[in-house]
Amino acid sequence: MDYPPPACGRDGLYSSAPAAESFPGWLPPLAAPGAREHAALSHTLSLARRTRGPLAAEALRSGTLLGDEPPALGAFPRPEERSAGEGRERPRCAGRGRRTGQQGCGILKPEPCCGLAAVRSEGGRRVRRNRQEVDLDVIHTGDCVEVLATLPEGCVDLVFADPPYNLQLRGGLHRPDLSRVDAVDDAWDHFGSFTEYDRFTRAWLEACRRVLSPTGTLWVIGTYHNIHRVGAILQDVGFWILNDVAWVKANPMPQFRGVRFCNAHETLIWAKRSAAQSRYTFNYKRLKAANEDLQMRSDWRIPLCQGEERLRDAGGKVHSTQKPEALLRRILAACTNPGDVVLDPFFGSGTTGAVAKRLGRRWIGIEREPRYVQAARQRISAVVPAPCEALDLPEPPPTRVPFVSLLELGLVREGAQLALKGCGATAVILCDGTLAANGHRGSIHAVGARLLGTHACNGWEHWLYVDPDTGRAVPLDDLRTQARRRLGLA
Amino acid sequence: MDYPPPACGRDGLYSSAPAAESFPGWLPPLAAPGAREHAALSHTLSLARRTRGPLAAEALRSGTLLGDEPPALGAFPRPEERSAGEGRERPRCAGRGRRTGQQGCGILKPEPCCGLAAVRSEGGRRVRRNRQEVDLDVIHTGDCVEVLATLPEGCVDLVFADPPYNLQLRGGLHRPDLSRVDAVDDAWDHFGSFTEYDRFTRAWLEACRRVLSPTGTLWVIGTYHNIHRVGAILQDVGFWILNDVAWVKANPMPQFRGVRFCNAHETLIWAKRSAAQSRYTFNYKRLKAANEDLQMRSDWRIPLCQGEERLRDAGGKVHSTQKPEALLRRILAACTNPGDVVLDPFFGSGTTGAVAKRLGRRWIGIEREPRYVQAARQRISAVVPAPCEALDLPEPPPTRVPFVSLLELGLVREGAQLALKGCGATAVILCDGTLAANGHRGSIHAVGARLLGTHACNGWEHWLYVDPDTGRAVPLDDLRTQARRRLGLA
DNA sequence: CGATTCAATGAATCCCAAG
DNA sequence: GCTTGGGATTCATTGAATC
Repeated sequence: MDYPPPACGRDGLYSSAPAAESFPGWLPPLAAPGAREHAALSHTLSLARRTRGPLAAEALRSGTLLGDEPPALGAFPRPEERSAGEGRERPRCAGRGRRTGQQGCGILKPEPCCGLAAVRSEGGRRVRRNRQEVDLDVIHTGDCVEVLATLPEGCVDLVFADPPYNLQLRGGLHRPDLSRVDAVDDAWDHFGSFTEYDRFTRAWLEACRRVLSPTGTLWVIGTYHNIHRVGAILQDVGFWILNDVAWVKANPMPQFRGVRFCNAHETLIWAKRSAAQSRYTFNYKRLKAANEDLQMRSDWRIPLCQGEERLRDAGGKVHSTQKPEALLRRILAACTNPGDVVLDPFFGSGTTGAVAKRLGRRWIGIEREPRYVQAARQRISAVVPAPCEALDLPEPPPTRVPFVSLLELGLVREGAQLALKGCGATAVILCDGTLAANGHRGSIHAVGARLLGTHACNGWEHWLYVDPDTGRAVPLDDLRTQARRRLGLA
Repeated sequence: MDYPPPACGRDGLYSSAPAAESFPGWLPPLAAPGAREHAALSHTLSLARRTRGPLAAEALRSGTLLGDEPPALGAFPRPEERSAGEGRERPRCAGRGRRTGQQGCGILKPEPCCGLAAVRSEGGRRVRRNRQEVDLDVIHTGDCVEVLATLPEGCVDLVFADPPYNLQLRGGLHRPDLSRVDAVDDAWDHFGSFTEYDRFTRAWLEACRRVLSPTGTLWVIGTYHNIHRVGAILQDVGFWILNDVAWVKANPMPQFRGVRFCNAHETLIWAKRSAAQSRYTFNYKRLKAANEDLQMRSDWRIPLCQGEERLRDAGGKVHSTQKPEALLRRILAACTNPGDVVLDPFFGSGTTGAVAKRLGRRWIGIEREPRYVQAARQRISAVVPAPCEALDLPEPPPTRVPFVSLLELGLVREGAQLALKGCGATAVILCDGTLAANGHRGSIHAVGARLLGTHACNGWEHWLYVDPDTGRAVPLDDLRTQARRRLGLA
């Protein structure tokens, strides 16, 4: 069976994306606004531009870009089923737009000074996204499916959803010391049947899928009570699971009756809109750097939400299932960049909004219960955004340097030799920037792979340039670094 | 919404089961076979008896005992939907049967001497279970749904299933050093669509459900590729999830492309046949004792199957997804007792059989691929069963002592006082074994609860007996221990 | 003021035999 | 098949109370 080509992603959207300037239809940035009063305006414009160039926006409006329909229910997407538009997706100008908005960053300290920070404090501001107005940093009171229907397609970079778990608890529970467990018995967690829960689940998942941007992804959290139904339906409506994550609770509530294992974890699912979606935001390198230089695993040990962080009202919990901010922090750090828009269709106590505001992300919350909406508004208004310079602003990817540039810059000479690290094989540099060796001819990568007998080879890392004058061997990658510098790309 | 009454469980089936002699239809054990040559015979008979008394066996055969149909798809089981038979389930004679078979245990060391050990070495032996012959300690070559149809209802105490994950891998994967990852690309893991996988899943789950004994449970392992489909269907066909478990891999394969989180865990689901199933085997106390006296949690850190344990053939893996024995060991230790029958419908390399044999459990394997069957047979034949005395034989529960026995034995005197721990309230012991305090009268539990103002109270733990002669206060529980000893129940 | 003890609590599908 | 009632069952963390 064939499947669509593998998805890709690197830090931000950058490292694997071509230079923003390099594709048609992209608008050059405005002149950088140096003063604070311009920040909001420039940010608005940059957000509008972020979405994609005019061509892409047109495609989006006409439905081809986000038009990758879910596969026929139950059928895996095959290559021929990939939408015409999906493969033509272009990298967004998001980064460029952001950089434009951040030109003044750090100048007017200690006040928040960059475009992001300035706008961040303006909850409820209307911003253009996908040629339609979108309210950001607001909570909509209402049913999430209905509210989502009012939002334009593709206006959201990340969805985090903490839907009702459908716990189906029976009777009260007491601890061995006879104290009563304050259980989840909220009306919003009651469903009449699996079918009813499934219908509800499908509705909000489809609604979320529609508003996700081309590079957006979805997170859902749940327990065994509901997560399998959510996961299966999510696959059915076309989402493609990227990972599941086990939130391992540092301090779970024990099992009081000795009849099961202590329920010490919850499950998160991370998914992209479709198998064919080729790009999504994932800050791999940043996560790794923040994790003792080990890549982030799928098991996250994080404590429950307790203490100061827990919203309380007359001593009681404001919300029975408030999630720890640490969980949202990791998700937003992993899958969004500053300025990205995060939507939470089950906003509850507003953890998503609080973390988004602190991390310089924009947010949209949807919540049915007015008492939660009020508590969340109050909570978020008290959040102090991280200073601009503390945000992990995405950096532009190192621009690609074609090997022929090394010839053009005189860093290597045609006719000179390259030696393969380790194996000692050599090749000759031809004047068009290709190599010749053993009758093979091609790029530094193709010839390297051929000589190594592997399916692929990063030529920059495997070849040594043998200087014809000195005879010294220099890694090709070092010469590329020199080339970058001289081309003003470093 | 109403739900069926809560399920229950304690260590083995014993600690909460009445003495085997106490319920009707039970056959007395044979005279204990003191010599080894009798062991196999007695074990055979005891296994037949284990299943349940004749009455229960009759109910089973006529379909009432295991007849709890799955709920109408999508509807939660309600009390009125409980099958007539479910509530009438009787405790099995299993324990007594086992103990019968173990009479000689420990006498003829160093040879395996008890019935279990003797029979354990006889793979393929036919044993009566539910009035039908069942081959134990054998591998059936064939499709699991077809083979399961040939087994009698309720003949299995535990199912462990490691079904195909439907990985849907695309193209080969190479490590950063260009070496190729030996991925799962077996034909048995290929399905054409989710629908096809779902159909397959429903078929084997229903077949497994039929052969599970009244106290049996099911374990399934999977990853995000398949586990949600399995979990949802499992709920649809009537299983009731008891826990999910995250197998956190100590040494997972890294994520080579930097595009996702390192996939460092797999998910296990533990379920009983129905919400109404009231009893299942769970060795809570043993697990806790083996876990630094902390109750076992739902996250298990266990290394991958590597090194000596990994079956290899001409250097290559015999099976692409061989599971670590540690995983099976924990599952079997948790949810079975020695002599119980474990079935694995996707036997593969036979990890389940190997661990079952080592731990003194009986096993049935089903596997389609002859090459796996052969490898598993060879592997299991080399397994040395744990000596009988190393097995965690279930102990009978402490027999209940009525409070009035303390009066009868003279350990307390009528008219004497009891004092409630902590609160200082007192009660007088009446001659019928009830208490009187503050106008209340009732059992030590009822009066304790009333005085404490709680919904329940374990009188044995909350009352102190004030010796009318010495004035000393003694915990009632200590007197119960004395009573047990003097009644020969300790 | 610091150390120690005690009490509270968190998404929980949380008992089971006798009569 | 229902009710009754005996009696078994918890860990990490936080924050207040006490020493």
